[in-house]
Amino acid sequence: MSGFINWRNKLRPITRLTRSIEEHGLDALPQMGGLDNSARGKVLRVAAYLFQQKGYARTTVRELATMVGIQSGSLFHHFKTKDEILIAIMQEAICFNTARLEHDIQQVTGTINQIKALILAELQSINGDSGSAMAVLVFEWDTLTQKQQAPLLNMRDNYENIWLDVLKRAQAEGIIQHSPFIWRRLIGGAIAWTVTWYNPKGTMSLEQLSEVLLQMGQSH
Amino acid sequence: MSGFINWRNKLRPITRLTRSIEEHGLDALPQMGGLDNSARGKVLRVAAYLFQQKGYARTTVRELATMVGIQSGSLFHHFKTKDEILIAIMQEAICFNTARLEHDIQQVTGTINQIKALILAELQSINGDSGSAMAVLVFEWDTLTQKQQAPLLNMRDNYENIWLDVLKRAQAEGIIQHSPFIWRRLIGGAIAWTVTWYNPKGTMSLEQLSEVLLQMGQSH
DNA sequence: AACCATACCAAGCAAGTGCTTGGTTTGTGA
DNA sequence: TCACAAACCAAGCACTTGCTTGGTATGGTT
Repeated sequence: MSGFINWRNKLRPITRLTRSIEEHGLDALPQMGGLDNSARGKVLRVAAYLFQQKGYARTTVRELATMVGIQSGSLFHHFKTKDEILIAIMQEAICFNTARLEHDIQQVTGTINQIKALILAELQSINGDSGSAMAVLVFEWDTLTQKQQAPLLNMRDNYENIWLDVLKRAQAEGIIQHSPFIWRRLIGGAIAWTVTWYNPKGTMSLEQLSEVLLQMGQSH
Repeated sequence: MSGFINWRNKLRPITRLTRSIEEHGLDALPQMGGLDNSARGKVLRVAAYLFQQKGYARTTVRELATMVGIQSGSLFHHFKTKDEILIAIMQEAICFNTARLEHDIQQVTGTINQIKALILAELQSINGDSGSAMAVLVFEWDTLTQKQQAPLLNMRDNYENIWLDVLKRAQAEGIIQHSPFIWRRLIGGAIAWTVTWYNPKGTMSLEQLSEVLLQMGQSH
């Protein structure tokens, strides 16, 4: 069962996180566009980190506040509820990575090159700086109610349409064999799953990985 | 970002689950080997269902007990802790699906056919009767402590070795191009991800899907 | 200097959590 | 028929949860 792949062999913190963000080092936290060093940005970055490491439900507002360096009650000056923090992280993740996708695809010409650019961009979203926010977006999606999901779904369609436009062209040109919809789901799954096993510090680069994925996706 | 694929458009229960297992219908619950109609089996099947739908942390023992049809305290006559229920589900999922994999692979000859059998078996594990238990195994893995994970990891290696034996042979025969390890991770990710989008009642069968995946994996 | 909105703290409330406890029912074998 | 263990109930304990409340610094503007 592919489930077995999802054994993220990261250490689960056994004791409570009581150190501040400074002691952890800011580098370990996601660096995205809207997340500056304001109180709000700081909270979101720490929250993305914690929500990924421990899950949303198991992360307490006290823990989050401690790591930011404020009192738990002070969080609710910046955000109305805990849910709102989660939603804000997801919004940032979508916006940031949609922008990246749009930018990267305009840097190259030719359908195949564009597909490769899309694959690489998505690999970087998931395994790079915005990785923890992306993981939160993916793995905590069901935490939101339908009403909360709705606006994010619109942004998602936006993102997916960038993919589908290129893939429809690829199919017309005979580059890919199957339906763009199915193709996207399968390759997207393979990409998303890298978060459970890929080691950015290992010998294989994301460029190499994107090359393998590209070959898998091509017609034959 | 592939994250977007993981939008499981399943309804999240808004009100608490207060109906019993009978009203829900047993068919909606996973049917695996060790899960008979004993109290223990009943608890595990309902728990697998709830843990998948709402997540482990957001499922309360009261809710679980109500749906089984007993008092919350009575759960702890059968299981020492809530964790123990989760672990039992995961064990059942691994055992059941390892057995299925071993069985299915012996029914066919030839490396390619065996790969296809492996792919199909894993698709069925995830999208069939044992689907919710598999989803729990995958998505709640980080809930366990390292000590709790250890015995399950052994069973996992068992399972993965069945895959790798075939894939090594496939590489020697030139059927697959890349390292069996990487191949397995990518294809396994694509398979695992189907849980987020594949509709068993739709027009595409799992056999058809396994055919697409097989073609993606083959050398060219 | 006076003002004021923003940011924060210290304390705690109401609701819910996993789990325990002491006692009652139920099924089974002698 | 009676003993006994397994299965279950009713109640609640100890603790944690998200969030609120009333008050205090802080930093910029006039």
